[in-house]
Amino acid sequence: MPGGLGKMLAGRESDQEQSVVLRLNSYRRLSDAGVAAIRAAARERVLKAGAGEEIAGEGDRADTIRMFLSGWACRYKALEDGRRQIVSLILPGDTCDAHIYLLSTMDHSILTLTPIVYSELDRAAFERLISADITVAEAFHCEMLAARAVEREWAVNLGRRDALERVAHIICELYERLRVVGQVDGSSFAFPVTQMDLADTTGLSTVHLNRTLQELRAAGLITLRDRNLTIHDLQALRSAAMFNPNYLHLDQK
Amino acid sequence: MPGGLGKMLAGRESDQEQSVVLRLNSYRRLSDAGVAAIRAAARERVLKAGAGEEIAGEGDRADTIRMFLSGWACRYKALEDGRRQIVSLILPGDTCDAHIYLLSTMDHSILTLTPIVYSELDRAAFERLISADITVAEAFHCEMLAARAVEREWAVNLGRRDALERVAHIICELYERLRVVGQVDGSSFAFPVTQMDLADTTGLSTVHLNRTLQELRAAGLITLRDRNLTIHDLQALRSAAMFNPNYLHLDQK
DNA sequence: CGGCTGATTGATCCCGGTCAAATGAGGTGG
DNA sequence: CCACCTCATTTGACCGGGATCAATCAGCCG
Repeated sequence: MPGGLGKMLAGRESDQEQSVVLRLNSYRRLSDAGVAAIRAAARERVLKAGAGEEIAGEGDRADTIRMFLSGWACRYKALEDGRRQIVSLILPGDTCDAHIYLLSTMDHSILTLTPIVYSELDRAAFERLISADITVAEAFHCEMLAARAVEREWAVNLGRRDALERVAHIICELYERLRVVGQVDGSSFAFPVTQMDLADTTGLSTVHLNRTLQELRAAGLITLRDRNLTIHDLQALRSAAMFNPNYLHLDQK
Repeated sequence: MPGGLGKMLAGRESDQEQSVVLRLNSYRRLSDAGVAAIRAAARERVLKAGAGEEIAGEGDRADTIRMFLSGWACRYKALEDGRRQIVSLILPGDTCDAHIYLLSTMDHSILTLTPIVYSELDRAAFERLISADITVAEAFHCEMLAARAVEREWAVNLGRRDALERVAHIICELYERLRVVGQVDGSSFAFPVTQMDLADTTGLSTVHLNRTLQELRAAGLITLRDRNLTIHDLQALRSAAMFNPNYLHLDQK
């Protein structure tokens, strides 16, 4: 952590911007000025949304950058006949679509999975933010590269892993990503997605997803109850998934 | 095209940098100075590689930006047990991994599928290039955003489309992407990938991929012979794939 | 209490994987 | 020019993971 980060966090436990700072700082050691700039930018235009709200739709004009402060969301694409694929999960601290204003329209939709708090930046605000401090600009670039790497890993998941591996792999990934932003308590974390959502991220039917979860439970690897997930044997879960965390590019520094 | 682009292309038919300029210019109208800067940068360090060469491996230091001038390559990830997923196809004119030097290591490998010519830029050269001209910087950003969108579409392909749709979809995509860089002749284009490669991009077995291709041939949609693919009925192929080209973000301007 | 959403279970089916072999097309050395 | 090898494509037979269809169950809320 940069010299001032600890101090800036002290006494601000409920501080909404914290996850964004933690996340970006995990990619690039942020300067004190950079941290302050991010905090200031994140406080400009804070919005809330309930669960199940589509905050951006395929075809919409793409001109808004969003920093997600709390809650979960996802990107998905729907086919005409109702099939749906979730192509990424958006967690607290994630920033969506830096530089997106260079494209004309959204090619997918963003849907909240829980009630969320996020802050919106328009092009001018975002460009001001990244031009103020080089560590901030680099951190946003890193985040974009890492997000892309995650989406590629999902392609591997969907194309070449069987149901058990897919589900185990996603769980390992979420564990790591949530840990960075302080959302993991021991080996448990809030897991607020429905089985239908999880089926659409793993490319499975809800029925088979349910059976796969039961398999993981029966093997003693996880407990999932009341929207809370506990990993009982991380090593075993990782090896069941053939999980290698390199692609997350955490703790670059 | 910008005022000078036509002129600059004139009389340089065999010009290797042309595809890169065409590609970037399709995202962002490049200034004459920008075109010149790209051409100059692309001539600095030109390399060749044969078919089937791994020009970058998972775990390697990530510090080189590559502009692909001719030939096809792919990114892939291999699992320990030999399963392999191709996560993107790299076509002439594509630039790989702008800003990649911000990450420490490659999380996947790059493999040539045909003999290729490409040019390498180190961090300094790339930063010089994008800081010289705003249209160039924006074009590279656009390309990165579009490449990411393509990777997301592949996740949809792998997760929610059946074999016939997957193969038809990839073919539609390649047709559009190659058209932009002038590699399509009528409704035919060079298609230099083996069925094994195509199986690894569509998440199918070679056997089933072969049968799927035959199905497309039997339906009169395509001919694939001698590494050359012809689309006989683009409308029908598109509707079989439920193909919507929006995600390619071509011709933004 | 009724209605709704999400989780679970059971039975059946089929798409696509696997295994194995045959066919074809270069390429190369004798 | 032919024998032989390798790599890619094709075909056939069989099998199984996961989809589909259909109920049932469990919270939760008004």
